[in-house]
Amino acid sequence: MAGLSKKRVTLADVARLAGLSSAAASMILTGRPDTRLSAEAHRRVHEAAAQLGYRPNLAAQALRTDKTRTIAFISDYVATTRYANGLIRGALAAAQEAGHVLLLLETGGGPDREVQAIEAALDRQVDGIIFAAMRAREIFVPTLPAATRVVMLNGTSSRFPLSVLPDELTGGRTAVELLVAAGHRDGIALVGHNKVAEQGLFRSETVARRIAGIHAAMDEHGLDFAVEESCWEWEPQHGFELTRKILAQQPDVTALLCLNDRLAFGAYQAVAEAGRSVPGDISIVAFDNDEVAGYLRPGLTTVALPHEEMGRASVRLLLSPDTSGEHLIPMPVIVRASI
Amino acid sequence: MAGLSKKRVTLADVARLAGLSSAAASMILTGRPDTRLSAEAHRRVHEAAAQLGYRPNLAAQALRTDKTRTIAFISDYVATTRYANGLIRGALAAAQEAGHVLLLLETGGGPDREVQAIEAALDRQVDGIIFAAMRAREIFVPTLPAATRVVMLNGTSSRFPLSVLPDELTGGRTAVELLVAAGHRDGIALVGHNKVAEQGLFRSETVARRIAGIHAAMDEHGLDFAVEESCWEWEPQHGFELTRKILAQQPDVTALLCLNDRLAFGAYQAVAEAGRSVPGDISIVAFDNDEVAGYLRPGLTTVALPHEEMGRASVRLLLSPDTSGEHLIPMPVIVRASI
DNA sequence: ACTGCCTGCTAAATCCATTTAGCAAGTTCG
DNA sequence: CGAACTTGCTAAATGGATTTAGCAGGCAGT
Repeated sequence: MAGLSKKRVTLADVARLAGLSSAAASMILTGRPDTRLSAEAHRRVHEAAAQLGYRPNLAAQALRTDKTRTIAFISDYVATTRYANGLIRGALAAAQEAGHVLLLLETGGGPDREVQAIEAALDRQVDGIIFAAMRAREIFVPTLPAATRVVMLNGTSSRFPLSVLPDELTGGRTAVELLVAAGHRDGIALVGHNKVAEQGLFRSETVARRIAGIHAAMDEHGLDFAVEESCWEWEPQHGFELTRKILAQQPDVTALLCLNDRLAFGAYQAVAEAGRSVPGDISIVAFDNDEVAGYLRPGLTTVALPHEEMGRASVRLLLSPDTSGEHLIPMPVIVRASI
Repeated sequence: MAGLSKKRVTLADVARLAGLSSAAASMILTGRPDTRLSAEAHRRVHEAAAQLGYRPNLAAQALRTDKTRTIAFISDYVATTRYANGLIRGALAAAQEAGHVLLLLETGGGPDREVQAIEAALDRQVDGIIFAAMRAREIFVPTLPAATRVVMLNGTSSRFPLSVLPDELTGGRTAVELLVAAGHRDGIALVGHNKVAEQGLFRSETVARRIAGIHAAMDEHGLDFAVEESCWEWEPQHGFELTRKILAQQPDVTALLCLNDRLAFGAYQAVAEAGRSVPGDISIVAFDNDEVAGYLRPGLTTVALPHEEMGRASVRLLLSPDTSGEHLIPMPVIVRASI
């Protein structure tokens, strides 16, 4: 319709059509407040821009202003953990709402690739960087321009005080409360962690808080676990083995508190194998709200990791003026049928 | 160590330190072939660049050359389907290998957001666009600059002949071959699709091919399904119901060919409920290699969707000089223990 | 009539890398 | 010796938007 020529429409074109200088056009289109340009000029420029379908050249804009409306999302693993998924989706949605865009980078956890990713991001003059850690740890960051905004997502860093984390402490409590509310008191087994075996040894900051929350709630109710079984990996297979052992050795166990859904998945299999039923004989609660949690029969009641909310929060935080603070996102309970 | 000043190092700085013009520095650093600059000049420029830690300003570069080493990955849904995960990971890896970076955009399937996403990508002068469709369909694309490279990932479009798809036809065959090789002939049930009920109605191009492959292989062996049960959604719950029905009505069924892993997941539960065992009484094969496939006991043998490979291929294709063609990625068999 | 102050706008500098046109010195050839 | 190249390099234009400095005209005040 409008400009049939193949060339890009530039600000100069708009200005020409409006009969003004490009300086005027720029000021008007960027909506500067203190300008002294006439209402008539505003009208003409906007009209010309619309007519030509003008879209500013972001490269030129970035060159001049150092702003790109682009946020780098640097994670150590994307698909390895299903966790990243929700984080990304939330971040994507929030970015879109704010008229920004997400540059996705993956480091695989290696410090060299971390440096590469950061440099790639900085080269593109991103407005900020979100570091999404699948396991909380210190990340090595080469000297960043002091102005670069950084948010730690699902992890913390002494260098960057702005972070978004799940509220695991409360989440841990919640799981216990669920069981207690259902009448469980002495027959609760903890699957995945053992206070003694793992003393002082935490796989990650967030899991540490989850466990702390669990113990705090147990203490408050004056309860102790009937058993605590630990393992290093939290996959279905381990949940299966641990639960089999628990059921064999402690026949009076009536509830399993599994530290994640995949352990619970294995637990279901072991409970079925032992000829017992969920939740008739054994109640199960877990954490994360993994995809599998909904597939199990009966559905697994679980304390969810609010990935999507966390992703959203990280972008919003990045774009906010805040400069420090640990933002805890509540972990919602997904009630199904396993208690 | 080097430049302690807070300002960015520019090409001019490098040139100055090397005692040459920035034109010379540019030619040398971009590795132009036909230049007549001396070996000594090359040495000095490289040395200066290294010493200052020079990194070209990509915004300036983009402005001049219209290349950003950035690829837009536009998908309709990211996290809704677990499929996107592998696609993204593969694309990310391939992009990284090629020194490119991925701009992630999501449209949620709406044409308006599709336009928005494309414009956001074009504004950033991406070198190309990958459209990842979770279900194959025509996408609406506003006029793109003719030069923009586009690859369709997991979908096709009449407008863009360059596409990457799983080789579902062969994949479908493979699943049948697996069962036949294990001695199954007459007791095979197809779970998820019914030739008659869904005649001409295909949920997506790729699934259509999967089914075509299955029927082709059955025909070749002169076999027919004992039953075909269909349903519109392929979730565990449906697999459970369909399988329960099949086992009740056709006691001589010895093998289930499930159109995806989640159906198979439900099938396992129904088989267990019926007091039969996998693979002792019933063999099961499925498709996709979903995460759950490995969690099941016994492990589910499945014909995998090569998501990661597809993601890689899409980026490589985008950066290749090819201009058209449907690239089929083989679907590998993941042999576990369900046959 | 002259200084001073708005008002409404523009020229030109700037951000930084790339690329074209072309200069100066040296070499080759007739 | 002069014309014709070659070699090794540089000045300046370019891409497109933003921003600073400042111009011209109108008006008020004295």
